Amino acid sequence: MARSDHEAEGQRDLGADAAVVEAGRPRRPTRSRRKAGDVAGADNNIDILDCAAQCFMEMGFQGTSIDDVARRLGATKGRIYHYYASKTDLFFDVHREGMRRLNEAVIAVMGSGGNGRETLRAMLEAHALTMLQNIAYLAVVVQGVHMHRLGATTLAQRQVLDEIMAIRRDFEKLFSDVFRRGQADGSIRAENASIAVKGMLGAVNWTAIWYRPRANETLADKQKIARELAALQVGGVA
Amino acid sequence: MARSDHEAEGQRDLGADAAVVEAGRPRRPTRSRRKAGDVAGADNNIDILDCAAQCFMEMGFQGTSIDDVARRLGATKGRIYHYYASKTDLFFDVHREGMRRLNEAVIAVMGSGGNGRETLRAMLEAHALTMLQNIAYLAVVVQGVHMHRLGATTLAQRQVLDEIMAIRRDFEKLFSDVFRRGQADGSIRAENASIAVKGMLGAVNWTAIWYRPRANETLADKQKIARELAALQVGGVA
DNA sequence: AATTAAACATACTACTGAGTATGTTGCAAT
DNA sequence: ATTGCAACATACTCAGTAGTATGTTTAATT
Repeated sequence: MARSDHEAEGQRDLGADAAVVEAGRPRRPTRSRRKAGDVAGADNNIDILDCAAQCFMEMGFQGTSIDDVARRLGATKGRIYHYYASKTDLFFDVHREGMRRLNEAVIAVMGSGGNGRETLRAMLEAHALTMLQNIAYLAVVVQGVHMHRLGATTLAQRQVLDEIMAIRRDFEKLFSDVFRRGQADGSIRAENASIAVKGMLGAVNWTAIWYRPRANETLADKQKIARELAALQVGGVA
Repeated sequence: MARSDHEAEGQRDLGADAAVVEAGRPRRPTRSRRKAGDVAGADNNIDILDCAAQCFMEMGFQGTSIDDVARRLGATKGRIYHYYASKTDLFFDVHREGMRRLNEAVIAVMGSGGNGRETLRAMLEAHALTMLQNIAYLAVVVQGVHMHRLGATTLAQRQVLDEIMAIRRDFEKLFSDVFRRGQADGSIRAENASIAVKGMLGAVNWTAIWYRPRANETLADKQKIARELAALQVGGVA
């Protein structure tokens, strides 16, 4: 799937996702052209995604017009519709990119040993930190969760939607699996895994609502918030 | 504005699917005509609020058209615009009603004695239960939180928005005050009250995203979920 | 040097949806 | 019995917006 540009010098994303439905992709996946002064490796699409994420976060899906995104880009509709077949496809791609970053961050800390409880804590911390560092993308993800209907009229869009929901289910399963591992090794006493996981993820996801980066906020500040949130969810307040 | 706030009794239905639709011809329901001596503004248009809440929950603010709400009502725009000056005002009133029910439920359990931690737990449980019982209204509240811009163009709308945000601030303060009381009486060890409260409220508020009442769900079922959520937020999983 | 296609911009269409203007009906007080 | 008005319904306007059709520029290829 994805923008099949093969020129991904950028260490970022691309291609990693399972190839699924093709919806609203660039028509001809040849190499992107660069103007004379362009910095090599810059993915043009990431600019569109960034601006779209920002707009969607601030004004919601329906509240954002393609012209809004284009204005923020310093461009016009033509540019956006050159890469995305529809507004819905653009939204989906932001959502998918957000989920990709979340998955990446959480999976990265899952193999660090430790019992179920400690692994769960590390996963929550990674989740939280990723939220704080990608607040626009993840705010879009949060929005999209209960927008299962949006305007998914076409078949292709519905397939993309199914794909996204599957990713979300798998993501939640990462946590509930580790939770049960903690129950098995005795490090977790709580019983109802489903409710507990939904609660913990809610506490972390809620940062999409209240958190806005302050000026001069350092990485250490974000890490502190993430660590506290994760610790409280595992250990409680008492 | 031009709205009064005392719509009396709180225990309406639980946001279950509005069976108001009743496909038929322009029906003439019991037209409650105002009798002499009635206070102007004591409107019983709770049906409008219910349908609006349901629509806003399912399709979002921008995604919901006034005609959508009217259709669900089994009426036309005329009826809605007879009571509300604009779509934004309607949204605000749903939001305000949701916050009113939340406040009522939480304050009701605050005087039951007990140390800070136990009071906090009871407040969280009451909060959660109210969410589950009024999921449509509270889903709108959750939506509205980060929609500070919406389309608040008029001065009156901005004032209502300020009022709502003040209510939200006061609501959060209820929790952080009790949290600090718990720190003082030794029943709460966690340090950062701000982060902790935001996390706990997030866990509870997140029910607006995932929770949808199943068929035949009893009050006891909801109470069980609420109790578990509250207990986990206070005591953790370990 | 000419050709080609990607990467946009510009100009337009068609439609949706918020809000309004105006009609209609029934109850209640006169 | 007539009148006044609340409580709607009906029929419009018009601004905003998703999507399209087409023009323009630039860089790589031949």
